[in-house]
Amino acid sequence: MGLDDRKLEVLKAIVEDYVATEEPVSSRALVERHNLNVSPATVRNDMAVLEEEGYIRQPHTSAGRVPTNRGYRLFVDRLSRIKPLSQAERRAIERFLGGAVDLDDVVYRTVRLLAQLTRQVAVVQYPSLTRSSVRHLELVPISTTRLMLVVITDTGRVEQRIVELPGPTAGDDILELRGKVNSKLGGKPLTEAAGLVQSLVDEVAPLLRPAMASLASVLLETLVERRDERIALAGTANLARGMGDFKGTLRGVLEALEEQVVLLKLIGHVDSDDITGEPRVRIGDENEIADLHSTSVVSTGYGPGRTIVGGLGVVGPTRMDYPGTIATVRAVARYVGELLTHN
Amino acid sequence: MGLDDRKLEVLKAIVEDYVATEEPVSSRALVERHNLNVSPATVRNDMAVLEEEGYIRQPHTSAGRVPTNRGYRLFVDRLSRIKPLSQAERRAIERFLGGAVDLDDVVYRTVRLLAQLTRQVAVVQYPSLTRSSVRHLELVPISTTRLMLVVITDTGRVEQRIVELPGPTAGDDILELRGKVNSKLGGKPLTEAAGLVQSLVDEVAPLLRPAMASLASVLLETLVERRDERIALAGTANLARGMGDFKGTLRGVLEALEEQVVLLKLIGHVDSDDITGEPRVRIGDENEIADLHSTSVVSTGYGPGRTIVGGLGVVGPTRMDYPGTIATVRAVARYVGELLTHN
DNA sequence: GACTGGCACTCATCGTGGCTGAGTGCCAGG
DNA sequence: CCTGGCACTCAGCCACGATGAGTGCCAGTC
Repeated sequence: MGLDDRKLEVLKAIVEDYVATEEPVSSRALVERHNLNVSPATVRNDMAVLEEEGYIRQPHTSAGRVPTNRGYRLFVDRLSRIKPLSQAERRAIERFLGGAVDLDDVVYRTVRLLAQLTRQVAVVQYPSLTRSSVRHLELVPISTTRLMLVVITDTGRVEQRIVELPGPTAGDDILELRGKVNSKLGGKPLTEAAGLVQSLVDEVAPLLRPAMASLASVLLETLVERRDERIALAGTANLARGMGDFKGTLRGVLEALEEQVVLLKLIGHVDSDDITGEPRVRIGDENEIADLHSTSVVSTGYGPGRTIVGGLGVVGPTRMDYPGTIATVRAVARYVGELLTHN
Repeated sequence: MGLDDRKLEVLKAIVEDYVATEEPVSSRALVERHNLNVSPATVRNDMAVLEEEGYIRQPHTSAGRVPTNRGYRLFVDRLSRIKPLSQAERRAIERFLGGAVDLDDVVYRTVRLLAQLTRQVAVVQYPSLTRSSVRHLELVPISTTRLMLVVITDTGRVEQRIVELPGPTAGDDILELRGKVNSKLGGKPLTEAAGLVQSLVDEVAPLLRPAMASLASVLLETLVERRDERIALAGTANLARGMGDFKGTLRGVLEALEEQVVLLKLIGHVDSDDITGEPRVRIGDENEIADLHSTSVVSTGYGPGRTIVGGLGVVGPTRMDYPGTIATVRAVARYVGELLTHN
């Protein structure tokens, strides 16, 4: 039960070595690479205790030790410090993300960058509509009975929908509708705006009500619908590298990563329990998705200022460089947040 | 040299059986499954000739035969007919794609559908900006010195950019700019519109020229830039299934599939040599991308009417069901084209 | 009491050798 | 030109033993 300092030191060394070499680590290798100032035999005794407590295990007799999920957990919680990125790395992030021209580009660059820096699979959720507010609504006539509704949010996101009008409607009338919806909904958070849509119909001239009703129903759908919570993915090629061991699992992991819903559950930061602002780490089966039980997930929320409009993170083998990955995820999320603020 | 009918028949049978069983096919298995009315020995003689000509090969002595790329090529060109989809399949396509609410959704659904129907990796290029024309331009003030430019094309695509104005500009002036650009560029193909941007500056009141100049430069960039040729991908999990043989290659294939540029080269239908309207099939190393030499690509262009605004297709092992895949790709492309026409 | 050297033990890995069966190539005969 | 028969090749499988990495335990030392 009592894990003295040296035993913790041993666990830490095991995790670090295993992550680096991808091979079970032996007592001798440990004392050689880390200066523990004790003999292999002593380390073996410590290992026996650690194994008893469930922090490490042997793949088979006469093999070295490998950390268990529980071991990684202890390592992440108490044995490692997040190592801040070097100045050079920070600059690289800024340079790469700074060149983005629009929101899609920001997301695309972010996900590529994350995948490259962590050498794992990166996942980025597009800024959620529901967290942001309406900047502007635009109505574009397509024909006399159809128009295109464009919703622009303050995170720079744009949604468009076709509206079928009940009858021919003049340009002036459309201008009137346009003014009305903008004055009523402009600047409002989407959730609030959705509530106001209902009242729009009663506030226009009777003749315009049928048209406004059609518009309102499409508008409501656009504001409320969560389907548009899109996800960007990159770095799946890294799976083929890292997961050399569980060949069988690869298929399942790829499948899980293709399901938007699954990914949203994974990195969509809807939770309020991460008030710390630090990335959240889920190791192996701490994760809810069965297909990803052989992986770990490091994720965090991002957004302008203190608000959170989306999530991002990486998925990799449980055997990953946690301190490095956490640092990278955190840094990237912060920088994306800044980008969204200034835009 | 002379490949009589039966030899072709044998090749056809070999391809079909190999695709179905994923195992080298033997002379005996052939005569059992197809009623060739000859003995295995005869088939063996034919096989020897086919091998000499390079259409099939033996993985090793005392194994059955496997088609070579050249064999697949002959099969695709002369031995197979594209089998039309069943009515039920057609309806399934319509039902699934018909539910799309906007352009992003069309692309997303298409790529998922293709992956599912062919059980391979599906690739869909977003409708290219450069092939379509301007439906409407919208200017949305953000502050007195910034506005958001929104370009809406007739394929339903929307691009937005931030424009920094040289100085504070009144709302009326912005309306004027808006009217000007729309009357000048509305309805024009993007390529043509780009040419007209230059002249815009001279056609507004002198006071507005600096503002129009800023707007024009961003507009030009938006119209010309090809960066926005985006790609959607789905079904990578199918790779893990199909490529059981070349485990090593998987990594490379995944990497290639992550490079937008590579994918564009692959399925971007800029070529004019496919006037036939039929899907194009590239088998193994007929393909330019080295990482994909162990795969085949079936691709085609799509668009409203006869015009082509993008490409779509699938990537799979050379050992694939060509007739079925070609039929599916063709049918999906046609239906997407129809969707774009009516929208 | 904590650490260490030594030793016996376990077991994955690797190479060898023999066996089996699938599938072919070839030849002689119809 | 086709067919039955036969010899030949070779991947796949299994059993076997040798090797060596790594451990667990114990008796001895500081």
